[in-house]
Amino acid sequence: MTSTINATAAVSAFAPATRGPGRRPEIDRERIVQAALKLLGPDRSVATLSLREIAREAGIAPNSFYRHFHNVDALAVALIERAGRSLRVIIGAARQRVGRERSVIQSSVDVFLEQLDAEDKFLHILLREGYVGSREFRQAVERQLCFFEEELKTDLIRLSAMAGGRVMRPEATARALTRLVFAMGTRALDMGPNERRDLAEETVCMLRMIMVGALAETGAKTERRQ
Amino acid sequence: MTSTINATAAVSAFAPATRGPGRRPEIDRERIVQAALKLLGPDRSVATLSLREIAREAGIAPNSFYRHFHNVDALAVALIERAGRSLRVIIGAARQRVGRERSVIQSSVDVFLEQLDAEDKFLHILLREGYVGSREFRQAVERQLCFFEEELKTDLIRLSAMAGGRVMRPEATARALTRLVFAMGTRALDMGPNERRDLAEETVCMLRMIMVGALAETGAKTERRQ
DNA sequence: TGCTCATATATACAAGTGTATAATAAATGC
DNA sequence: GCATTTATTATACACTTGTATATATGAGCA
Repeated sequence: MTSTINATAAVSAFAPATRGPGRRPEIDRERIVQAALKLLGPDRSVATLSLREIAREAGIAPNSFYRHFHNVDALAVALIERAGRSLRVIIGAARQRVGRERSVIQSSVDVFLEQLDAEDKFLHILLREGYVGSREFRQAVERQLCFFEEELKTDLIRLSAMAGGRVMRPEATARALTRLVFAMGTRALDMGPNERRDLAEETVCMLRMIMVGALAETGAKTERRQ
Repeated sequence: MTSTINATAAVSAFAPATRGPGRRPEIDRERIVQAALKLLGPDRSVATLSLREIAREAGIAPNSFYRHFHNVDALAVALIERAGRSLRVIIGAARQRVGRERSVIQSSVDVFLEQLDAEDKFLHILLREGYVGSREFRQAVERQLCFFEEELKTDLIRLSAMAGGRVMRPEATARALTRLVFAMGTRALDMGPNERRDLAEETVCMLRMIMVGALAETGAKTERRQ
């Protein structure tokens, strides 16, 4: 069980280089990514996928995998980043369609829950894979969530200013909102439509609590570090 | 790869029965549980443990495992339940030592973070294994979190009544507090002491926001809370 | 035509897995 | 003593895994 890999292959794999001599690639990352996505399901997390299994699904030889990813973890990170990116696009679009703060909460939660049933399993990846696998793996998910928080933070500041209020601790508020939605979304994965409706309502209620707390003036005491 | 198992073995395994004839057991579930716990770590989740690996660590023959658990998933569920139980005891004890609502939040978070470094890895199990593995597996974790929420709910009602206030939606509030603490605790696993301190402060801030929101009469204005 | 690349596959191997089957070990009751 | 019953181990099998090594394929260029 050596852990090193054929050096020449690894090097050439990720520098697409200018089209010089040599056989033209017939396999691209996309093909492998799609195969991996196809294998994911309610009971299969990225961390449980094996290289051979992915290669089989992609219809390529096991070793061909190495020419496109260093290992399965690298593929997982790519999946996570891709999932985060496309999800931010979706949520961002939803946020732009509304103007007032309350609707933002409601519609964001709606969009989020819609994505649970989308045939691309991007949201599943961020939710379920959350905190297993290698350190690198987990940090990739964390990074994506931080992106969400960052965008939400600026939105919070902008919206509350428009409403004449002021969010006490924008980054903490954004984080609370984000983490709670993800936590509740993860629960929703195992639920039927009816339960999900209740969960959505409850989630909106939770988020409103946070917003009320964040906008409250009485935070003077809690604002201070101790 | 057959999935059935020697019937006689499986049956006799979980009916301790009255002491009749036959060799006396030298292996007990505890030994296996301990072995599994020893194998867990920041990069090893219960779901990644193999039967043989656990047996090796426990110093027993692979097949002996079957006499005590149907499979690794069953062991995982046992671990989860045990983790939840002992954690509830710890948190419950911490809650009883304090009287007023503010301190409850602070001290609960403190106890929680303390447990991150405890040598028994019970909290790790509930945090990291959260939502991977089989359905049965996930439901076991969910069940434990619900226990937490239930206990917290009654505490919330009692405490807010004592303070003359009233929690708007106790179960949603309890759930928001619980899930947020678990989400933040999961992040803490990958952090050093300094970062954890900041995270603890931020978490307390978040929880206070929720409490303020939960105690507010309407969604609009806030009620003073000490 | 060959040479030299980049790319993809074939083959092979050591290691690990779950578990069926059979054997061994220790206790009981006769 | 012996048969019976339970607990544990030993052996074996078919299968999967990651990956090292070697080979084949196809493109550009001399």
